[in-house]
Amino acid sequence: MDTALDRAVRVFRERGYHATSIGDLTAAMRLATGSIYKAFRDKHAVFLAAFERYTVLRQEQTRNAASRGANGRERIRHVLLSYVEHSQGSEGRRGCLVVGGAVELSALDPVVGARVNAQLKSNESFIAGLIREGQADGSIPRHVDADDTARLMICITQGLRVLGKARLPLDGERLVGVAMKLLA
Amino acid sequence: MDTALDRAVRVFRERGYHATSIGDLTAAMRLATGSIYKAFRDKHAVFLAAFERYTVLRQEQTRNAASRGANGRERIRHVLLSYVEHSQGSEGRRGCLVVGGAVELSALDPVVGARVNAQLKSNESFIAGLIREGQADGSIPRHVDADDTARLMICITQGLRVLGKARLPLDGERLVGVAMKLLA
DNA sequence: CATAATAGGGAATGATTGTTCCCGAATAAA
DNA sequence: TTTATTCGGGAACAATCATTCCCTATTATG
Repeated sequence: MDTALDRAVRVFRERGYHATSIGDLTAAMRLATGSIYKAFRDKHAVFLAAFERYTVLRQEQTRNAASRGANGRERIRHVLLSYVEHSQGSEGRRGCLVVGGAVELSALDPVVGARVNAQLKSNESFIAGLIREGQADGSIPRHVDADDTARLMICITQGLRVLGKARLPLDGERLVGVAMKLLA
Repeated sequence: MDTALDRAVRVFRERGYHATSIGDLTAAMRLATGSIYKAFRDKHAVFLAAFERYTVLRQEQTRNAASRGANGRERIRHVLLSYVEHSQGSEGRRGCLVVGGAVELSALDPVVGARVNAQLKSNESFIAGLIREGQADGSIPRHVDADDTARLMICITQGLRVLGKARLPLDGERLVGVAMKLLA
């Protein structure tokens, strides 16, 4: 089932919610129409499950990236680099369910809206935590406002996914190099 | 006709492309089905026209915002502030056709993809130009890389629109205050 | 004044959508 | 072995979609 859900994630990332038909889902998930409706109430429920699975996976990847840094500052650097990596090339063109959900559904779908909002806030507080860690270990100056800077960094990460979808080439080292000024 | 197109812009911004039916367009544009198809080849053409009108209008607003600054640095500050303003509240929830087009269509629709890409590049080079103006008038240090910084600022602006759609409250003064560090 | 041309409105159409229903095979229970 | 039960598959369904067609005013033309 998780493997079928992974395939659903892929289709929703590529095509978005509305452009993905049940036919697309049956083809991608290798399940017949009836089987999908036996496992999920409707298309919306499939998306919600795919969304949840996607965010779990992404959170794991982001935390892994953070763990590669020796101090708070370096952890943030690796998180940002990881975001650029995932926003680039074919992976980037595949898109992100969080920004997809935000842009396509958030306004008219309160359920998805709430999940998107929660996910963004979770990411934001994770970064704010890393900033505070950096201030504790001395790698980030005390005068940096953790909350405001974290929110701006979330802007950057979500913006990266938009640029990635639009096929703008992204140079990780250079972009992150500039972004790290926010921790000065 | 421009007034009808303005109304189409509004619907596409709120609902996105796929979730907007011809019925939605007839209601919003105050035109019957036949009249729409007499003015445009198909729904895709309506979107393209709305997209073009939207970008023209937005570019104007952005340039107006820039003109309120006395030097390069201040012009960028006003541009960013204007972006936060437009990404906030009900206007922000209405969304942006550029990020909408990028996220919903860019991958599978080469025509929209090209226009989105062009628009992003245009915005980017506008900001890069402002940075160079700032370096010429002394308000921005020479060591700032105009292209890399401009690209990161485009990330921020597009990210702001995503957060705005997701109803994250945005404090203009604080966010832009942090972002201005990129020009240090 | 009569007539051609145009523009807008809306019903009809065919394709596609999401969803339901029912069938057949495989497994578990008796 | 026979009988329930579960599970996946796909045809059938109603609704909705984008699009076309035709009709009716209104304006321009002769």
